[in-house]
Amino acid sequence: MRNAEKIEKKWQKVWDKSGIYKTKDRVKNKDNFYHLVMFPYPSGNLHMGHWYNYAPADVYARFKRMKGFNVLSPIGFDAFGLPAENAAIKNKIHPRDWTYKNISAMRKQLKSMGNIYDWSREVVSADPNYYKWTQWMFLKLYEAGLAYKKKTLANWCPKDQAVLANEQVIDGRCWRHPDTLVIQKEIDQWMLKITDYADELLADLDKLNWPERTKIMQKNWIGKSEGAKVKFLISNFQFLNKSQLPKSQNYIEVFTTRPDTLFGATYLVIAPEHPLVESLATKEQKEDIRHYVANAHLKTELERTSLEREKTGVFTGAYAVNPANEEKIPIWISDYVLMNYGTGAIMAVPAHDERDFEFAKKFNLPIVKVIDPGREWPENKPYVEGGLIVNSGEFTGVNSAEGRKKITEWLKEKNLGDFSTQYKMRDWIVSRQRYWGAPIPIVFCKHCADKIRNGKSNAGNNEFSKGEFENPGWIAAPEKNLPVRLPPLKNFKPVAGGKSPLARAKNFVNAKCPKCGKKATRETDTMDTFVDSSWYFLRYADPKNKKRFADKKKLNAWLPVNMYIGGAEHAVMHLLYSRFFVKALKNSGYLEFGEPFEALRHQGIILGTDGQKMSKSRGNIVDPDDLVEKYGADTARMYLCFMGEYSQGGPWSSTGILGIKRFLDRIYAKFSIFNSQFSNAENQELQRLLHQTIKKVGEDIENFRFNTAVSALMILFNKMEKENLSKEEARTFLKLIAPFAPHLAEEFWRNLGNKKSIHLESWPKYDPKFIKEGDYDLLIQIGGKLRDKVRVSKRLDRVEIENLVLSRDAIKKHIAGGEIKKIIFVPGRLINIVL
RNA sequence: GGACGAGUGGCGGAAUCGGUAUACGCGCAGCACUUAAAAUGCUGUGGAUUAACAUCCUUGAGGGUUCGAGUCCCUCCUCGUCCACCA
Repeated sequence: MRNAEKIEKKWQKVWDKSGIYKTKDRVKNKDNFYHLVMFPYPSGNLHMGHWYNYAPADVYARFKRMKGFNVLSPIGFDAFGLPAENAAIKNKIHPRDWTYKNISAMRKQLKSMGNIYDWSREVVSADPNYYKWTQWMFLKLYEAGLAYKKKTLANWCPKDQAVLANEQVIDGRCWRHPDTLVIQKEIDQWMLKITDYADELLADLDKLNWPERTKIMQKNWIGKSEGAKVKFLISNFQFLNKSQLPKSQNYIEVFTTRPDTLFGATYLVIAPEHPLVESLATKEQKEDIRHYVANAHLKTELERTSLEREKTGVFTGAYAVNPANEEKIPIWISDYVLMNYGTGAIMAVPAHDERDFEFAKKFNLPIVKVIDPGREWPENKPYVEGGLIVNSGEFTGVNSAEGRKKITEWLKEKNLGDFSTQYKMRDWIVSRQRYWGAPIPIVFCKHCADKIRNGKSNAGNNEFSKGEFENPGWIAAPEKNLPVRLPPLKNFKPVAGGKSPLARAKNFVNAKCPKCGKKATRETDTMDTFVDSSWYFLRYADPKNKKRFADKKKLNAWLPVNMYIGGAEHAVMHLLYSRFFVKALKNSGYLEFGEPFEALRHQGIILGTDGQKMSKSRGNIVDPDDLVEKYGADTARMYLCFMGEYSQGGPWSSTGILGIKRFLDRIYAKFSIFNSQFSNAENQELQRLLHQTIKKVGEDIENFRFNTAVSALMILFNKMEKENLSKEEARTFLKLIAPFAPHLAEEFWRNLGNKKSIHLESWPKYDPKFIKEGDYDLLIQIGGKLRDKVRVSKRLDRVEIENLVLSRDAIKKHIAGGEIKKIIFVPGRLINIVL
């Protein structure tokens, strides 16, 4: 079918011209359906993964449209990002030119798929009309006190003098300099307080129609732990360097999820970055500690988190008092305790925690058992589960769960502790020391900084926003100055000292403070591209709006997204950030809904024919452009649907796609000849199959079972092919196949004399009488084994069936000699005689 | 190490609430068409025993629940994905 391409081109042009896929904003229509696929990064080529995401998704969108919904199915480009900058450095082409060249190539490829996209709503995140609103969003978060600047540890390449993204760190080394170890360096970065929303992000997961796995991944990422904070008084306080201790800070606070094991805490451990490290060091230990802490900083991320690594640590010389039993216990420093979780300090209970156990063994620290497992103690291992509390004074005999509560309450009474909840999730670093991103629209003004620091402006007087007040000197650009445009630049290499290439643009950096008019310097960091993609789904509702990121009415008409389809690799970051954005914007009064994506589905991964991930080095890449040229888009679309479970993916088969090609060729052949020869007679058997298929295909698409939907269409056509069809039967079949093979369906639909597109038709309705009535094969089992079957009407009742079955010779033969104990009858399916 | 998911013909994969295991497609074999091949069409295609009718076996391994288990429960093996010193 070499003319598949011709037919496809022809109809794509007609659809484009007649604008049948332009979506009207029906502000009050309840039948609006917002169907969204994750917008692609314009890398230059549409690959199989894109097709697998977009083609079956389009089947779903087309189906929804035929079911009567006003479907919005937009597309755009996630156009900022590192690859453009790397291409710029390598090929001496401006990132903008590289990006837009790729976009126009990919737009063409996307159009060859024959999707339902409304191109008039296309959004490109690198466009100033778009990133103006990305900047605006950032400022709204800043205003609300959800953005702040803070020193954080980042991957640092000493050779490049530059910050590296996690994916640029390979085996603990810089990707450009494999001989250079990456270290952790403190860098001033803009952060978003996603942790403020931890509880809400966790709780609202229950409301979402998302894959369970994805919800679990988000849950684990948020990582809520309930436990207690406990204060341990420092015992040899008088010997320590008190001048460096904060006032009244004569204790170390730890977080534990196991307060029930408090009596078994035989030492404390603080992180090397803990603020009390200096103060706790006794004279004798000072040198060792300095050495250890310096070393910990030099360690690569890889080394510090490697599991195989033996525990290391150093004694501070200081002691603390276990509040439970007044025992004096040593305070240690070790990098197995993380500064950015909990309080940066732990109470170590080696008898009941694996890490503490390992540490205690290595440094010969005491191990005290306070939980009775109620069975044999594991050999040379800690016992980490719950049990009966022992050796614990008044709490002896209480079980773990109860003990946690009781001991915490007891601590609370003595003012030595309280219940506490901790999260693994950290705030989101959105600063990037890079060129090709949306500039962070903020300036630093020393004058304003002094004013705030000297208390000359108060929090309540409206002169400064909450964010500005909390980050003295960092003044937001006024809305009317947005977008803060990327300056033209020729050199895109990072600036030494870890600054963005933007620092080279003097005209850009030098600015006037919008508050006081004095000299100020502009922030040169750009935003993480995840910021761009955290709100793009809002823009599609009203992509050309100049006054607002989107009109309120239009937002309410379309959002939240009714069905979102894309890769599982975004299960945490993109999907979590988007949820955070929507919640924060809702809180500030800009949105009226609290979740961006009501329903979510993931496509699987298409592997090469060898079952391996497709990659250039393996040479197993299948190029969708070749498929379109060789077989046509309809065949490619349908094969992707047919391959297997949508969420599973699987290996590509170059012979498998031939099956679909043959199938479509047969349809082509059948429909090409019978224009003039319709049957008038109704074929009951065909009618029954046709109606069952309408039901089956509809339900399958609704449940993302595209593979079985295609199989049902094949079964139907295998029968139709041999029959003389009526015109109505032909029409119905074309409608059923229209979402899968939109071009082919359109071609023959018009050949049947229809003036309007098949894609404006509605999904056929099935007649329930064809489902309920008729005959079926009743299975006859004896003792659960299939022995016979008989074709019976669905109208027969149990007694009639039993009589019929028991009178059959084959059954009599099997029953002979036995006694019937029980007869199980499953209507519409089987009868089982138990002897 | 942890969390989650999956193991079904030669291959991709079907199988509703526990109710015909192997739908649909690929591949393979035979036949037809053809000088021939390709394409296309028709027929067959899990295994064992049998001339045949039939009978038995079979969903990673082993056990259990049930009239009946690919599906539910327990133990184990293998693979995949994500997370990873989070106290």
